[in-house]
Amino acid sequence: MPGPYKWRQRCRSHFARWTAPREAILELMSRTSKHLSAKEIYAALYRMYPGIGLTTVYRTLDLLVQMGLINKFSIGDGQSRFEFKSEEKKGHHHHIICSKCGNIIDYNDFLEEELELVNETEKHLTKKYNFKVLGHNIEFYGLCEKCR
Amino acid sequence: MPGPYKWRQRCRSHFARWTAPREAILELMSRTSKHLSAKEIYAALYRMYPGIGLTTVYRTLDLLVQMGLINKFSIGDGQSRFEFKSEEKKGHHHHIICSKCGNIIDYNDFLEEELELVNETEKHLTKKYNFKVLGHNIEFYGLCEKCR
DNA sequence: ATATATGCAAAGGATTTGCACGGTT
DNA sequence: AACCGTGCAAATCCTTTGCATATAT
Repeated sequence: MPGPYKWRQRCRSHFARWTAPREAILELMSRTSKHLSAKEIYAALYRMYPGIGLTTVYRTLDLLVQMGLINKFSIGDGQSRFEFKSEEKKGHHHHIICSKCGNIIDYNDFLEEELELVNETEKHLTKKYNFKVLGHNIEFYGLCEKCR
Repeated sequence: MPGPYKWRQRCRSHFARWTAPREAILELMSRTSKHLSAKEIYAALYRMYPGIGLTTVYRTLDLLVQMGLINKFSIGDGQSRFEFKSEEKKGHHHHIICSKCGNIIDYNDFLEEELELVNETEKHLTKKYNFKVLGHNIEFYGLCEKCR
């Protein structure tokens, strides 16, 4: 169990109170590598913790996004998805999304080459449009092994 | 007015009927370079054509997306956005999105370099994950000139 | 004439908000 | 005890669907 206390500590100091729902949500998010929607998180927790409310899931996720502990993103179906940013499992990475089944694969190959391109582009765009670039997002979509 | 009949013809042969709402929606979309939401399109048309319904806007946009005449995408606020794919104004391009005001800039610089990277990555991902890549999406986000 | 397209109203989902209650500190 | 966090219900927002009517062909 490599260093889970880092983010636990960050949470304890960031939140005014440490509660059971927050513990449960963080525990789930930090253990899974899936890209879950709020409803999926709610459903997963409901088994272990029937008292939990969907509202709390949304509110906690919001806080975690603000803290930078999780990413919020969309794959085009009408709901937001969330992924934990653990240092070990995935640092900077991108997604390959199956247009048919919605499955998402994380990849972090080609990061050096990509970084070069991204930096060049960023520099250029900054100069041309006077835009302060803060981040980027690259995704591939198509058909996964099962769906092709 | 360079070649607007190309897509007009495509529409006339693709649609069973050519109607006033469709004319209006296509006219608007083909003339603007903005990235409009369904509601924005509806609002813009409502002035000239008060009888129009939001439902028709949604349905027509759906058809145009299927035909490949417009792109549907999201910038993270809760609504879909649409842009016309005109050959002249923009071919393949990407977006720079202001996180504060939501403004979107199209750019198509660095496409050659990008294409190289994309092709390499695609090849690699196909081999590694047996994923059939059909497309990609690259976006930068940050603060625009006004908001920075 | 006929079948498609429209607009309205209602339904459906995802997400947010108001509020009284419960639990951490 | 104080007050933050919770869960419920209701409200909001975007989008889709059902259906009777209008209209392009």
